[in-house]
Amino acid sequence: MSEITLAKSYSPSEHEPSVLARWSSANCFHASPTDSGEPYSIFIPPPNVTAALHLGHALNNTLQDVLIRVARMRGMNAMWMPGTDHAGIATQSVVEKRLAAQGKRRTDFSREEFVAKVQEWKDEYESTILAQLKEMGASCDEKRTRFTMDPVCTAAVREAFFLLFQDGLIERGKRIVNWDPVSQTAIADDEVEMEEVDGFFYYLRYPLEDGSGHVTVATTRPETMLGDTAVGVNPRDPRAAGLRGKRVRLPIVDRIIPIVEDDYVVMPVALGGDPADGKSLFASGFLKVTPAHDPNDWELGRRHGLPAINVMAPDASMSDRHGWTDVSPAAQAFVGLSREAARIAIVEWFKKAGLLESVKPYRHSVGHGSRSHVPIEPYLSDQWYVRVTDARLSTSALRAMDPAQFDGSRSGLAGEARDGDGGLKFFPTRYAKTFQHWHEGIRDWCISRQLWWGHRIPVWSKSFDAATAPAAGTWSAQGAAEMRRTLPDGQLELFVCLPESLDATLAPALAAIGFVQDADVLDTWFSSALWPMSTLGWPNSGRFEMDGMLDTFNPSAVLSTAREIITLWVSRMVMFNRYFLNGRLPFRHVFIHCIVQDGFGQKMSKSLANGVDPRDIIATHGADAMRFVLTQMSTATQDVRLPVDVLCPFTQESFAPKTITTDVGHVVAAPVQSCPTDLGRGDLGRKMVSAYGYASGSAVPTADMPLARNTSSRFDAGRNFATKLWNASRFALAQLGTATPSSDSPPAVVPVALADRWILARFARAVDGINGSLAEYQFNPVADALYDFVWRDFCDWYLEAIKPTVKNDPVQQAVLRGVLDGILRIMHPVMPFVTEVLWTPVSAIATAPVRGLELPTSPLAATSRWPTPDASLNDARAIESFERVQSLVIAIRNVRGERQVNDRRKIVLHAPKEVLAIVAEGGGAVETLAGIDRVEAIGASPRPADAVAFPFMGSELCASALVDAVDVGAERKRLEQTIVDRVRVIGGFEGKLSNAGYLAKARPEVIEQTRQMLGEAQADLVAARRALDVLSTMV
RNA sequence: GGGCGCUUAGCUCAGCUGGCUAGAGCACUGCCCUUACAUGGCAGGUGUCACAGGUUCGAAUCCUGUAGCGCUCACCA
Repeated sequence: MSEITLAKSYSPSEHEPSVLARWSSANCFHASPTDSGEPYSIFIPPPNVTAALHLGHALNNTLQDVLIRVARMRGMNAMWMPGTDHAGIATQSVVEKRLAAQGKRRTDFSREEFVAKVQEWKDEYESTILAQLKEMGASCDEKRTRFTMDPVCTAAVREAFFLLFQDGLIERGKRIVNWDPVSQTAIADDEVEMEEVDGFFYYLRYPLEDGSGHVTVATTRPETMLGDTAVGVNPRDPRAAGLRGKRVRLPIVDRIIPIVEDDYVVMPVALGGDPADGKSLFASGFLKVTPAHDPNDWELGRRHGLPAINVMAPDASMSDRHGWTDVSPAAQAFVGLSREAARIAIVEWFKKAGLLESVKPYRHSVGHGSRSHVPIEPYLSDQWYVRVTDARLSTSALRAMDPAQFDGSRSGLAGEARDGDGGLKFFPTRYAKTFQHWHEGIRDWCISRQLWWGHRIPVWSKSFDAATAPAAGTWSAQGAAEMRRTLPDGQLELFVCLPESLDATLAPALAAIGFVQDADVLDTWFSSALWPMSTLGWPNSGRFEMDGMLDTFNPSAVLSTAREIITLWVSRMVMFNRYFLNGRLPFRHVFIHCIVQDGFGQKMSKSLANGVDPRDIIATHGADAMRFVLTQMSTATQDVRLPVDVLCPFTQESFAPKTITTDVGHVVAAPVQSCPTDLGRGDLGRKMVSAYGYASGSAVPTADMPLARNTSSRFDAGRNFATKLWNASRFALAQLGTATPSSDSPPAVVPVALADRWILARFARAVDGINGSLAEYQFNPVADALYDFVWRDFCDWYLEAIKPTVKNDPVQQAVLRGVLDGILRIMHPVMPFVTEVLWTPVSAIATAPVRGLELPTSPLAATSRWPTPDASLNDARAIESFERVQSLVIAIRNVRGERQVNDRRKIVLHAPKEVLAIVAEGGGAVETLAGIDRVEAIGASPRPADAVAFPFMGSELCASALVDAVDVGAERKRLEQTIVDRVRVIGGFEGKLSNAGYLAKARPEVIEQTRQMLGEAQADLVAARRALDVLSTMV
């Protein structure tokens, strides 16, 4: 056996690229339907191509990688599908922002030109993202990488849309949508974020037509009054009767509008309104009704047959070109104003006209675009909807839920029992509720987006005079799907939806007779919802050479994602997968991971520049360190705070930055930081620009004042752990360098030494624990179990204990080799790089196998088998015995530590019979670990004058030869402290045991344990008191 | 306003179905550069488990309430 030498410490950057190259050339992450093993698949939540991956992605992908690597090692046919999402609005808006910086707009280009520009952005970030995934060690099936606008995904989108259209689950409707005036598109409910803003309630007087007075309406949005078509009053309002039949002359516009009675209108408290309803405190009892600019007014308008007058353009400026025809000369002055300017101008007008009754400040939440961050305009427009309220979709999603996680009874849910019912489980379970409640209150899903970047809606339309319209079925007979509706002007509007296969033939034919394809694209989530199907070739796997993929890898094992995705994505995948695949689930488990926040509990965001770039952590700490710490941070109940440090560009030291509070109350790094470290090179006090300073533009980096990157010292623990494993392996390899097996296939050894039996038992328990935690998606205990076993058990105890013996003990060498091999395997999913590097030298060592520890060889750690230690290795007696050894060692070290005995000094232990038995049981471990030269039976020889007594498990022990002279005073103090402590503890135990209720009701073994502990504590007390007496005689 | 969480050591967090003297990492103190590792070793101090009630022989753990924080859904009269 040749000597194996490793560098003194592990250098991630030196090894990571070659490890990646080895995995890549072994092609070991590629899975195919014909591979052996039970299928186990995970679909990556495709990251948006808007930006590089952040720490949240790193967390989610690390956890997925842990799962997929373990599955692969268990011999399953493991497939992790990677890819990216085109993220319609988000990507289009970042590109538009970039153009705006050059003074250009989207409309300066043709649709094709603009899409090409977005495509460039996409290409850049897609490759960045895929490279990042690779760098962090994600074992994705790289060859299957998808993008949501790939032809294979597009084919699925086309098919899904066509089928839903054909089945009547897609409809066209004029409704109030959430309109984003910046991106000028409709967005879905869940793309709207509520933000608290300080606004005002304006009380406006509307004169009655007959001149008999006025009514006062209350509004927060006076600018919409131009579109009012009624005033509402509650029929129970005492004033209602007197106003019945009267009409109002709308100021400015001079429109005559009716007063309608509707229960929806909230009455003021003074007139009997419910004070619990916040609105009643501000209500005047009269509601201005603006059907085109308020969803509730729209509904009210429908109930009363009111017209809807849209007074705004798509950019939310006041406009007479989108449905407003009765523009009075007075109103003309407001046309063209922005909604903000119009609000001011209209209030001013009312004031001048004496019609402004009052203004009250009012704090309320207003919907803002999640991308644009401007207030959403409720806007009347024609959009495409998926009728997710249909039982075939929403109820199907509810039926998918595990009955045990369902809140209430599932029995009332419509539909016949189907494959997949009840098969969907959430981890942690409480998130099932989010899923359930979302579907119980679900609303139709607006899927059209007025964007250029995305899947174009495959519908062609044209209006006809009812008399000349083509007969129904004209196009469905040719394989298309059609729909028609009558417009208010009596015209008939025909919609023809084409499957992809008819694009070449029917599309030109439709165009030839004046049909036009819908200009809009689909909501991004429409294609995301199909991700677990589209990436596997649905609906036509043969076309993309993916035979067998869909049936092998769908359903996937688990979807790992963040909370807010439950409604945005999980729901839609469940509904679509079940709808198109006859009830089949897209995944069996949904795992919701925690959110990484900064040290002040704030979300990490670009604007606060409080994020940490995974690439920076990989560069400074290594991918393994990042992965380990992220795994350790993944707790089930709490989001986790990651204090963000600044990496000083001068010293490369990290430090906690000085912070400031922004005017909206965010805590951020001060724009300019100064170097706090003095390395004697004059760096102390040198200035640098923080990430926040750069992002906010409040400080500009220069050569003298460079940009400092964010980092976090939390990742140090991972780096240290990798180094520890590296050095432990290095040591073990040195011990095993001389190992020579007795034959080519030596018989399995059965260890007898306590330390060996103990470490094997601990290993078996560690593996059990890890298996159990993984099954529940509890990652923090996995990391802790690894850390405890490797660092505490293996390094601190086992390696130290076997140092004197291992070189000459082939059985012990076999154990050491076996456990180290096992460690590399169980560590591999979390720390794949360092384990892969160590795998080569460790697997080159030949020793006999250990009975019960089967570890089949493998060229790579990545393809090795997950250990399945035999139950016989879990030796409870070995663990008990070794724990006694540990207690004894700790007691002796404690004495040494207090006296500051040099580690190299060997001492003499004087102990009674029971303790001598423990020492003997340890087989030398006590002597090695506690630095003992000689053990003597207490009383066998006269007690040495320098002996120091200390209690241990009810016995009195002595240590001698500790120091050259005893400090009696210090000794007395120590013993007195021990006595005080023991008395306190004894009091606690006696209290319990003198409690009749405790004796009567507590479990017998608990009582017995208490008695035992009391006995030991009492004996310790006696021993300490006796030692104190002995000490007194010495003075 | 509805729902879901959280509050344990200076910091970041574990503590499952109530029962060892409440733990880990970091930070801190002392000693040690002992031939795997100073990105290290040994030892050590540190907590009215947010607060108030209740259930129980026994509560960090279960129940109720209060306060603070976070997320989420709804609400833009």
